[in-house]
Amino acid sequence: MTPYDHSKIEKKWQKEWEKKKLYQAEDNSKKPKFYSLIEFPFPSGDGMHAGHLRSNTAMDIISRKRRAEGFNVLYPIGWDAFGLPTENYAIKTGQHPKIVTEKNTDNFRRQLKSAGFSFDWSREVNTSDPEYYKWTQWFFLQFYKHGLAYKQKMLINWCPKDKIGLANEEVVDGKCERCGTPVEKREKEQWMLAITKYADRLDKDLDTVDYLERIKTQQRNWIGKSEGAEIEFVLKPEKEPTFYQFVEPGKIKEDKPYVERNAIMALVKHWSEDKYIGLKWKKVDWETLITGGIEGDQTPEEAALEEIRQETGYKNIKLVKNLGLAHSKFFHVPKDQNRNGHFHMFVFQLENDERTTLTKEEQAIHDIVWLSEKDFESFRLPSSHRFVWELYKNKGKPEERRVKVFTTRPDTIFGATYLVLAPEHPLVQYFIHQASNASEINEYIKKASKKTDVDRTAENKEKTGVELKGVKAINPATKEEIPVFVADYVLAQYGTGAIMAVPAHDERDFEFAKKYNLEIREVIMPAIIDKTNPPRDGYNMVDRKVVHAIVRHPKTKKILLLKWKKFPWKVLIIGGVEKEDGDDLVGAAKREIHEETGFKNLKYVETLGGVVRAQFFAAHKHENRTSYTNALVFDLLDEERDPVTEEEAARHDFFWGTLDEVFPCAEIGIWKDRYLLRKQVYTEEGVLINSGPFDGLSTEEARKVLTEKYGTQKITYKLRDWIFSRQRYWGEPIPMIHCPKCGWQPVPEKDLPVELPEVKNYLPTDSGESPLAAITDWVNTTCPQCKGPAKRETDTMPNWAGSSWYFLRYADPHNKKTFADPKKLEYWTPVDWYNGGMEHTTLHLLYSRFWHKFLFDLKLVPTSEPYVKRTSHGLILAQGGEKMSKSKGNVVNPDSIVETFGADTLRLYEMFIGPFDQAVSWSTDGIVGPRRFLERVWKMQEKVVDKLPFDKNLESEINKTIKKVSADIESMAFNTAVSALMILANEMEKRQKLAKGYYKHFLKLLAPFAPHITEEIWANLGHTDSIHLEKWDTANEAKIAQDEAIFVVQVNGKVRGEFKAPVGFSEAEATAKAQSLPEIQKWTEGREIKRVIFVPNRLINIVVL
RNA sequence: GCCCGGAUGGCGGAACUGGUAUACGCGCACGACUUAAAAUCGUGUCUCGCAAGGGAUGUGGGUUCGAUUCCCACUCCGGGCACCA
Repeated sequence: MTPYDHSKIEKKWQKEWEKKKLYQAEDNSKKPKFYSLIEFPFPSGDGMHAGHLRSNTAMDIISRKRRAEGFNVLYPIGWDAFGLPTENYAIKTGQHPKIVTEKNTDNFRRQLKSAGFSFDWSREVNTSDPEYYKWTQWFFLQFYKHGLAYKQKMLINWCPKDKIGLANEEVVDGKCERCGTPVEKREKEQWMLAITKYADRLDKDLDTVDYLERIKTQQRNWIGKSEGAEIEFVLKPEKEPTFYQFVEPGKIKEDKPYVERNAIMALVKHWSEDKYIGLKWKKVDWETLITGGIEGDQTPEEAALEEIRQETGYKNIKLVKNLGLAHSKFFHVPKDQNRNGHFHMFVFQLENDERTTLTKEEQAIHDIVWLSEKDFESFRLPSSHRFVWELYKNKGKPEERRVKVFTTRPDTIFGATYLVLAPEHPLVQYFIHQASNASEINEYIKKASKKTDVDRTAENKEKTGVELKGVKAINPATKEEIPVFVADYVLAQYGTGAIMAVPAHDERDFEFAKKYNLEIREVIMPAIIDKTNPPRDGYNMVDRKVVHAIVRHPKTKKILLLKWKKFPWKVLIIGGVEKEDGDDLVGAAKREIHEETGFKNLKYVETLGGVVRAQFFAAHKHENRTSYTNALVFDLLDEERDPVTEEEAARHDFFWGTLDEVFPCAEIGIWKDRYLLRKQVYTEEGVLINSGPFDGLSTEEARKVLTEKYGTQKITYKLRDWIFSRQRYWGEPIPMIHCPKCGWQPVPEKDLPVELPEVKNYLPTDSGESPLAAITDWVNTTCPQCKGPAKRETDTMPNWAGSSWYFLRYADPHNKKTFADPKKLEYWTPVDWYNGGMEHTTLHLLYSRFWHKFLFDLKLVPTSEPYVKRTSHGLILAQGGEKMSKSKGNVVNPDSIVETFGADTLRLYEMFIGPFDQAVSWSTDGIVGPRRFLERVWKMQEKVVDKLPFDKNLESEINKTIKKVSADIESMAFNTAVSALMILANEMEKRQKLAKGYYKHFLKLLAPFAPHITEEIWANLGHTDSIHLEKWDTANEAKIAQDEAIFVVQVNGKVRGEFKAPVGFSEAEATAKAQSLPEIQKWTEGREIKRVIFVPNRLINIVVL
């Protein structure tokens, strides 16, 4: 027998398989297909480490099993080759990222091949290949054409030291990943993809896919769906506003002041977006724009159009509405003209974005303000000067504004005691001019906008804000006027950017209210969980006949709530009632508690909220108390307690809770004939109180009722649109062209791909632009629309772009006409099983699902979900339990393992090391186990003989193992599958000789885990075909069945003996047998048998008295 | 703070649906082979106890004939999110 030479065997078979194209997927096959996928690697310069192979090995085993089961398997591989590490390396070394990538992929490919994975290498893809990213760009154009890609001003992360924009991934704890400098925010225009439009479907469709539950929860959390209501609040200035208005002639009040004319506004509706541009001219006399039909023989409309064209550079302007006449007396009129009549106000629409270039000079004097149409109905424009002017048609009162708030708790509306606007909320700008503390507010807004992420966390989240003095909001439920605050704990991006604050039932509002001394009004009353009485009428109410005493435990500091059933309240909720002469209140209470509970050492601790109104309680008949009653807390000095009789125990009940749980603010809330203890901030469900006609409703009902009454149902999501721009070189160029006349134009599809040009320097520029911006040859191009000079977009796409659809390309990787042949997509997609790291469960998975749904909507892919099943593997950590990283020098290089132990051992060990879904630490010592196992498997060849007599036990073991290994692979319990194989091997080793047939079964089971050694032995056994083409065995249940079983005998639940008996032994037989055993008799002798519990073929438990 | 997951020998871990806790592997100890060592093979290996027995699955309770498994409370560790109304 030759020794097991893994190197020789593995190299030999890898070559052989490649030659025979053993693992190539067939496009035209009658077999059922199986598409198994792993996340394609990013080819880093460090090569792979052992952790990377876990997922690959697992899916390789599954793929091999599926092939054996008769599936046409697609198990592809490729490279997620764009990305920062490569670019950073290029910056450092000056090498072209393409060269670096090539080198790295070669290395990765070699490593993957040496591990013997059954990838179909003919379908390799590379995201940085123009043939590939042509289609990534093409997809982007589809997003753009369907209105899902747009450009927006965004705050981006900016490292002031490196002077570069940072991607979110590069910001760690608010600091630049490379230099540790705190990151600042900078405003920049970024391409966005409107993933939020798919939020609902991304959430809902999770129900239709087979993902691990925790993956689904993570996705759901990220999407952050919350159902609630939008409620309108009226905002009302306290004083008459001091701003100015355009009004219809004849309706002007003479006492209104004049508008200063040095800020003048034209309103132009944007051609594609539902917005108006207000074009503001500084230092230009009003009459150039707010035009009357004055200048010549043109109509007022024509004159206005002409002037706007001249002043703005916009050419295609269409008049939309005539806003009627504005009375001229509100304006200063230039001296040389004496216009005292009326002036027309117009709204114009831009027909398209065509616009002549503005000179720098022009830009300096112009200012552009965007407003939405809804603002326009009755609207004001912010102004850098201290005045505002307003347009409105002919109705609506200028002093009333409405603000929508979003809340998930409309049931608490009666407790809304103030309103908060985010600093960026448009209405803040609107009201700031009327606020008496305008400068304070301005300062606050400025400060809030400068806050970096570090500041926000460093400030320990202490809430800050300023009141909008001079403005009140009206709570639609209570009709009360409540104060309005501007505070940055309200986020502009979420909901409506405004909230109704209910401090009694929201932690954040509570904190804020405490700080600024605002009213805290309780409107929800919790119900004590009453375990003995199940909730009645839908509420967990406390019956007033049940009385509680509150005692604090000396050690645990828990509050013991002692509940007396069938006792009138006065026994415990103490007023100074049952006083004997000379007793004080506390003394009386102590005595009563002692009597009732048996606790002797009671110390009075505190009064709970002073007084409790007695009239809420049924008074003892002979007394007529309508006054106040004290509630008291007592401390136990120690646990000394009189013994409790059974009778006492029966009528007493204990409720444990921590101080915080039960009454941190030491108050007892009472409502109607019920009472309870309440938390300081009670955020849970309960019953409405202080809510007028809605008192007594459960929170759940109230949400429905109050939403209907005061608002509308609304669903919001935490998910934000996908920032799609990166100011980097090594990514797919965004295929857009900006023309000064025509605006943003997509690159025509026939011009794709927009290839990355050669650059000298990969460093991002000082201005935060991508290095591409410096390549003028490339940047300057012609407008696809007007053929005039135009510039290319220099931003590139994020890494997530190419990886959002790579699995589609695998179906047809060499197609030049389209991203993949629809027929092939129809056959191969969706992916049947996708395994990857937990770190990708939010972004990558969500992005690719979104991308796929969009393609589905365009009928480009056959299904709306890309992956049928998604699982995740746990990380492999370094020896000490730390993450493997180059800097720590603890990386396990698979190359050296393959060299010394072999790929088969490595694969086996990766699977055996621990539960697949959990993080495990690598152990260099442990790897010898699988290696020894393989050596024993190898040596078994020596004892193989063609025929042996039937070995019933071994056949049973084999079939058991087939069953176990098959099931374990499906549930990814690879560690126990390997263990089962070891157990079988141990069993086979016990035999002097081994029948070839049995050995073959074993080898076939082992083959997916250790493909090389099994193939070699298979050949040694005389086979000319590959073991990997063999059919997967199925277990023969009949052969697993044993005729004898071991019965465990317990006495009172303790194991006292066992016996062997035929399968199917009856309960009576087993009882008799058990009782005949001396070791059992020892325990049962002289005792009455109360009961016998019998589990067939397993266990018999004799319960004796 | 919130959400998810976890905790079992010296170590990695196993245990179906509540039914003999510690499978499998590592390590360790002893033995065989060897002049010797390595390798290999064999035996043993939770703990207290001479034994009969008892005690152990992070901690404290509960349900049950019986709990690693179910329920309640807590501690620690890992991951995700983080002012999301």
